[in-house]
Amino acid sequence: MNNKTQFVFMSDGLFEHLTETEAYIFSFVAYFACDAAKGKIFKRTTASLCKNLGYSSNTVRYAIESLINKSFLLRDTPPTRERKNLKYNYIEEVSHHLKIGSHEYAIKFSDWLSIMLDQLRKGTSKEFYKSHPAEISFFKVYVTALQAKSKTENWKRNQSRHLHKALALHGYLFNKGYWSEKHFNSHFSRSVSFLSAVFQWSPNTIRRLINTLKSLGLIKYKIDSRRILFQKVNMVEKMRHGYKQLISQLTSTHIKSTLPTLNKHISLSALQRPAPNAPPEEHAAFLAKMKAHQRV
DNA sequence: ATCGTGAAAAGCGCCCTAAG
DNA sequence: CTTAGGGCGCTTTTCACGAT
Repeated sequence: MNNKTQFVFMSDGLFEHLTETEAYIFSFVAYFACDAAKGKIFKRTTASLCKNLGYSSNTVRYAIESLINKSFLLRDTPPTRERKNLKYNYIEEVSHHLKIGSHEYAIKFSDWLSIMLDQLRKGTSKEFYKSHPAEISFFKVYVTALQAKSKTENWKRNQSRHLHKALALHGYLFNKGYWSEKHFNSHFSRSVSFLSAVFQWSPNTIRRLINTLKSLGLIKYKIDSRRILFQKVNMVEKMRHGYKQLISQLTSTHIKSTLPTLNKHISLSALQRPAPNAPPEEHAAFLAKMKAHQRV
């Protein structure tokens, strides 16, 4: 058994308020802080958050500050203790004492997470969900995949940034795919702009993420006019391979092979020297383009 | 060990053009 | 008209190093 966190619960509504880093930190903290049995408080160190979520310490510290500023979290002053044991006090001082803040959505998220976790422990009762329709639906985001297994693994810088997003999007897609297959016996489709609105990421980012997920073998999709028809969303098994580059083009491969030649013709013809009386910026841009062209 | 700082690297998003 | 996708500047994260 792995004692590290396998996944965190997120909701799509989270992204209306939080960046993806904040969403990871908040959902992890909320998992503990929503629970009455745990005193509705989160007590762990920065290092613990780093280890479980695959972030650097600076990132974690900054995200916590930001979450407090957004009233999603509240710093609870630890009770003053007698200094009998120096080591114990030291750990207590360094660990964060965080509670759910006063933000409306943070409270709602925490309350429903608590209800859902209770139901999970008791075993699912359909009657309960029928009488208490959940205002927030959660999806699992697998975070274990982002923990470095050994120090020999040399990840690109900022790779985790992209992969954290990819895993969050994957959790969403997996959840939607599961439900539409189970209850509607069909695949589901979403447009890039829809996903862009849900996660508050730019359309280009969504496209890059979808390509990353595809190259990792986590999803299979088809372009259906303006929507992406997700034919298969797989469980996360291997994320360690990473990716080679970001691609924002969603068209199928055989169309892609014909496009580059076409594009080159267009860019060549578009590469016209500006008129003699054109502003200097235009000339500079032209030269930059020429240079870029020669490099290829 | 943790925290702060600065620089480099990489991703992200704005803006623009092409294409439908 | 809307949408897809490329280029480039800006922002964010990570890494390295030093102090406490």
